[in-house]
Amino acid sequence: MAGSSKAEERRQRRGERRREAILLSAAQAFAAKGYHNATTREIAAAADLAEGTIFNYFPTKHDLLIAVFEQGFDRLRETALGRLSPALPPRQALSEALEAVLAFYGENRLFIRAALAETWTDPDLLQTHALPRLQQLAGSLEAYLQAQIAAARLRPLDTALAVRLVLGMIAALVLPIVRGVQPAPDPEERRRLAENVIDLLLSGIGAPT
Amino acid sequence: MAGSSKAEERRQRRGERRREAILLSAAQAFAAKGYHNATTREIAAAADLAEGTIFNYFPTKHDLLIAVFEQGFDRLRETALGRLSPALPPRQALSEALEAVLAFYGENRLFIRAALAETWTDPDLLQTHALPRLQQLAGSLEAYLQAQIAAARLRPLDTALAVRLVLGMIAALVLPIVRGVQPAPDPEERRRLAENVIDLLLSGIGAPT
Amino acid sequence: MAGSSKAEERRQRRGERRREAILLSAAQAFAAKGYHNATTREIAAAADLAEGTIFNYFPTKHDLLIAVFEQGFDRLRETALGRLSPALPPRQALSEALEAVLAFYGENRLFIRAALAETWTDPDLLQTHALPRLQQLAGSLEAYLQAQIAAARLRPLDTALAVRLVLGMIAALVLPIVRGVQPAPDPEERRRLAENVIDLLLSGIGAPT
Amino acid sequence: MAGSSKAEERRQRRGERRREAILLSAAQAFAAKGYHNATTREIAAAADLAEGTIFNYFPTKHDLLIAVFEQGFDRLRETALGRLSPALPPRQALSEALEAVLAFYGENRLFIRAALAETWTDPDLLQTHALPRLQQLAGSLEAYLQAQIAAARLRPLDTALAVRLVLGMIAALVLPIVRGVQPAPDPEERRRLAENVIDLLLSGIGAPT
DNA sequence: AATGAATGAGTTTTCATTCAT
DNA sequence: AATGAATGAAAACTCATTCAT
Repeated sequence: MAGSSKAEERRQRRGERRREAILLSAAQAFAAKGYHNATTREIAAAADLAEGTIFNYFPTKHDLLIAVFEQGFDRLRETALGRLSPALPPRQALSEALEAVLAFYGENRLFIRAALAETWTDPDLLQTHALPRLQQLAGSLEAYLQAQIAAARLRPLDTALAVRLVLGMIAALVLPIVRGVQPAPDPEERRRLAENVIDLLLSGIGAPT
Repeated sequence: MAGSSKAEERRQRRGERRREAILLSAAQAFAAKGYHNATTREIAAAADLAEGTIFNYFPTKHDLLIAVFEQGFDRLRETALGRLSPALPPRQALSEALEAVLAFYGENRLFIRAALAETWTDPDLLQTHALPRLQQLAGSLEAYLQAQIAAARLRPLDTALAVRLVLGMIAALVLPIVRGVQPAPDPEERRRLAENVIDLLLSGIGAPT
Repeated sequence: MAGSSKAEERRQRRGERRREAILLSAAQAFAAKGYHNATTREIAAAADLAEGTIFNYFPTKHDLLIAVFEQGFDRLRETALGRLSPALPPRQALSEALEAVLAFYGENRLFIRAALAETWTDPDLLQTHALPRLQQLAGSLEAYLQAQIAAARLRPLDTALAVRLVLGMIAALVLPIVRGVQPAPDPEERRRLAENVIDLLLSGIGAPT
Repeated sequence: MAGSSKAEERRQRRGERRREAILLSAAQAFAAKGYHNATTREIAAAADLAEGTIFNYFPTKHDLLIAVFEQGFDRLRETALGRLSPALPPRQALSEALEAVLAFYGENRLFIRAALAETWTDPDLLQTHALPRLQQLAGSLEAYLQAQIAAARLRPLDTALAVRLVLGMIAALVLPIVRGVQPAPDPEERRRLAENVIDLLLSGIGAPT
């Protein structure tokens, strides 16, 4: 064991690197042309590998999709929830978290777009991979809202519904960027956007009575 | 020519009916398995027609997709905008419109889902068919908001941003239903849901100062 | 019988006219795009008829081809052989016949081209329709040559071979025109061409000893 | 890279052999049934390969046709022009060249026939592949004639026209063989045929004055 | 006799996956 | 472990022909 450990390690690291390279090529290809129109040949070529090699790392093209999806979503979650510190006033915490999410999407457009597209049509991806992760995210956000309500920093409300609406608002901001319909905002604009959105969310659009 | 009008008419009506049948079968197939996984053979079989017959009505499979999309979206627009009467107080008007939209989605799940799915990957569908329609919808909604602000029934705000957020909120309510993750709400529930959402939208989630 | 004869005749004449119209459209379509790429739909449209009507006149598309072929070839034979009067000196008779053939091909390019193209691939067309007609033509030409040899107006030679070479020479003149590679010559040019060719044929290209 | 040269080479050779096998199967199929009636499935089966494999070597069926054509024509040109040595007296040189061409056609019937057939209907094949090659051939032949005229071994004449007639005569000899209407002549017959034809060409069919 | 919608067999081409080297 | 040629199932689309009207 110890004898071959160094070569073993090196080989393993190389394997990791290849896996990452394949994943990246796949995400780019999926994002650029959709899962169905992206061919394994292209992905292999982009990763500078032979076509067959891919299947040493991922048993099927669909597994490749799932791996792309998981990587993308997990990165998102870390980004978003990491910023939602309960100590800060909600306006500030939410605003910062939203800003981070906007930045994240700008950078990971490709992953996200590829993952979302397939979630629409692939029931397995939806049920097994997307929904559980989405519910976990929603759960964390709801817990945050409840804590803030308990601390009287938000008014009492249907937190489950509020979480959904917040997620919808985020989607409305982010999808045009992901889809390439709008350019990603620069940092300055991002901050302004986040603050305005959180203001509307906290105060509503109605006239003060 | 005018002489054969009765037989002509009958034939034309039969053509219309067939077209509708094909459109419905296609929407079902697209919704169930996605555009790419739905085969023209299945669609034809579901419409109880020979494979080639479809192509007498729609020159390509893609044209079928576009037709499904247009039908779905155009129905939606009529439903949504028809209810947004500027005379009513915003709370009531918005609430009713939202309710109508919710009802609509419950009924037209298939078309909507099929249409949305492909919009993710098909650039032509997005640019040529989806975006113009979406912008028109957004424009109508923004005009409504501006009118209400002018009438001091809503507070002054960035209407473009507000429209986007509202659309996002609607999406968040509606997508789980369209995607089959949540059951369509019954009328009672629909009304409650719409009122709560509009309340959050108008008053915000923040604590009253 | 006599009672319906007038209407009968009229109907028959209309039938003839239709048949001709279909034949013409077919020849044009075959010539323009080849037999396989020409569709019955196009042919029908060009003849201003419904698709099905064609099949009341010609049982299959292939029969249409054969009819086009026969018409074209038979016209050619009349043209060519009509001019080959044995009384004239060969130089003049051959020259006039060749001139007539050139004129004929210029005018009937479409028919000819369509017919020739299919003869290459369709064994039935070749065996049943093309070869017999070609042999008949060759036979007439050979008889002419033999008569002229007997009259000592041509030198004794292998008439079968000579016929073949003459036909080949004609083909070499005519095919580029038929195929659209060269423009059809005007009458003046036609006469000059015919005379030159016949001169070469009669005197050979070799230097006089 | 250079290290794997042996396996690499072997693979490459196998690739070459397969390409040839496919080309041969295709020529046979095209010759037997015409381009349109020959299916890629048949061609693959005849080459003992799976249907898809063909497309690893030729991107489309049409490319296969072009390859068949080029191979056929290029072989022909080498054969024909190689024999036309200007030093020999024309009677002998032309006779030998014609004999070689006749032999060639007997052996390469399939390729030639397949190539010619499509030239009738495929404008691209005609313009891009057939005409340039044909003109090159005609050019070489015309240069030969002019040289012989300058040397007073042929009488002064319209060389362009003569070339066309010669090519037509060759075609008349060769096509029946290619098309399978006549059997290929044996060597003895071939020589006799060539000599007779060249005799007629040089001396003409007219009676000596 | 004319119509034209319906038919469905048949075609080329793609591409995930396998496997001998 | 990497390669890439071979595989063959499947898919969209065409079009001669039929037949109810």
